[in-house]
Amino acid sequence: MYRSHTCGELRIENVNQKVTLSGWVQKVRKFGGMTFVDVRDRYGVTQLVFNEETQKDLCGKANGLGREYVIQVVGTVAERSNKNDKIPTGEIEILAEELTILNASEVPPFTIEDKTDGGDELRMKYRYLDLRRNPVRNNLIIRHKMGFEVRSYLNDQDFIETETPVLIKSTPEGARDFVVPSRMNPGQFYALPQSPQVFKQLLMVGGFDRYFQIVKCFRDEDLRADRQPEFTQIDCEMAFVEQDDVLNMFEGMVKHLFKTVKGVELTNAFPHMSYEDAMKYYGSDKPDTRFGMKFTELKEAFAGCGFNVLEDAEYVGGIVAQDCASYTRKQLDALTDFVKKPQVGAGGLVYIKFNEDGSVKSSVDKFFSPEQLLELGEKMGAKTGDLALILSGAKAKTQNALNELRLEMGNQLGLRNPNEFSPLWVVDFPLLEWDEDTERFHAMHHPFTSPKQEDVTLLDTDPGKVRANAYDLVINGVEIGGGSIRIHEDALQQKMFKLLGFTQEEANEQFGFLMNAFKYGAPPHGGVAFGFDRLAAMFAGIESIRDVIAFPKNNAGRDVMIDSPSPVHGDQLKELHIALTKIEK
RNA sequence: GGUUUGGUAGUUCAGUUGGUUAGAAUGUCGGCCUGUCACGCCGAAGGUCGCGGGUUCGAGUCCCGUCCAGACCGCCA
Repeated sequence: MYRSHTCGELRIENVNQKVTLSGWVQKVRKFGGMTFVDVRDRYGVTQLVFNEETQKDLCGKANGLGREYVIQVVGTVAERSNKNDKIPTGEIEILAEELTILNASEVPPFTIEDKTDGGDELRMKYRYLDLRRNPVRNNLIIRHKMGFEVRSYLNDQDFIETETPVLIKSTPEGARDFVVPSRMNPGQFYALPQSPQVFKQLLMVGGFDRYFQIVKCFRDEDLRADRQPEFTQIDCEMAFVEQDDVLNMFEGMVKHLFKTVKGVELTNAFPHMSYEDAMKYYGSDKPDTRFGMKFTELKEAFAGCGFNVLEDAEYVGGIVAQDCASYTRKQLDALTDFVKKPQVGAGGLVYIKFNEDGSVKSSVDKFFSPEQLLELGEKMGAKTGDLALILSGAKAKTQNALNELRLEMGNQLGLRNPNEFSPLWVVDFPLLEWDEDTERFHAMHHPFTSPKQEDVTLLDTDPGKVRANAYDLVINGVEIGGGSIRIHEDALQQKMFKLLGFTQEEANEQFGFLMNAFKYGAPPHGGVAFGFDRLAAMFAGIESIRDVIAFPKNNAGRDVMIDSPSPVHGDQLKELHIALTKIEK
């Protein structure tokens, strides 16, 4: 028996019990004739005591312990004379009687503490040591609980968890595929799924009615703090449903998760906001609605003003930062630099201060009278003491820049509290998006998304105006999930493929199996997929999804611990009939 | 593909206008210490300043290239 108790469970009630503990040495404190050893496992830390006077050899052995040694100790629980109220086991200690070194350890490259001294690179290389740290382990425990509660909720709602294949077929739409060569089929390749999309639809055709899966998906695109090449979705699909059925079901799931995992009761119904309004008022299809600061469109207000930057722009919009009229020149310059960064992309920033004394000061005083500025402030909803910030330029670019500015002001003013959660459904996405490069439409969500019934006639006349039965769940400005009601009729699906520029042959080659299936009685169906990693990161209160993944990859898609990807042996390539071309540097 | 920040002791970082022997903290090792729990005190070891080239009497510091890492833009149906 390696242990009778864990290192986190002994309390004052256990005094005088003989116990056996196993764990890692957190810290050895030599104190003259006595030595204290903190032994740690997943459950906590317990202090061991060795006394040189009464147990010379044992104490000497304890003095030889180093950080991260794996030890087993037999001893008696005793009440401490000096208690430590900072840890749950702080009232007791173990009077050691036997000490076994189960495994020695080299000195670790960083210390295993809550606030580690290791940088990211080191932490990733020695991830197994990083996993011993409380914050990382707690994040993964949150993730575990979430997965458990997802299964519990969906099981209660009669969903069936079904696995779908990982070796599938490459398709041209969407993200770049990860590709796997087939040894038995020379010259042919599998692709790893970007999502189980078509399989879950086929499960609906197969009569499964309610399906879910917590499943790995793969996309070979450039990475970010919130994007990994392999990531996990909570993937769901339901038959005989309309959009509201799906939204209600999964709003329930999200509320269940918040309640059971975070202890947060989200009592109100999640608001629905159209894509159009999201863009108009927030300049983003994933607005952070924890705070206001909505856009005001000002194009007309500046007509004929004489300042061509505002007058000639396709779009002029502004936000009001409350109580910021006291911003200094330096602060305003910093904001100007912020919006002019290439990543934000605005040309400049117009500000108007509505001072406490009733006066007005702006960067465009040359073009406007104070009365005009006050009128403008009224239009924007600015009060005395507020600061208006205005951007102008091409519509999409300027809305995006104003969105970035709004979020930055939200940060500066402390309006983005990580312990506050503001969920909403963004609905009525456009079905199609015009791609300037290829000069054709592509599906905004995916090619199986159904158009709104009332917009179907527009498919022939003005496809760009067609709205889809598509929706995203957004919480605190993060896209947590998205889905749609699917097309379930062969003819409409064919029409979609045609609009997307597929020939009949291409459509058949790529998706013939789906359209065949639709010929045999496909039920109306729809679903949703949630980014499990992002949701877990949000629950853990962190920005990067890497720390809710046990073994993540870096921003170049490398696993620096196992050093992959890596070259393969020539024999392997030969077997796969693969010849490498020279890599150009 | 692009923008940007960084790379100095095991680790986290400082290093001034280009100028003596590159520092601090922490960790490690040794010594002292019987109630510590961020123990304390004394001492020691520890450096290819990412790599290559250039400018200069002289480069951690300036310039060019390159590699690595982070954030972002493009990209991600």
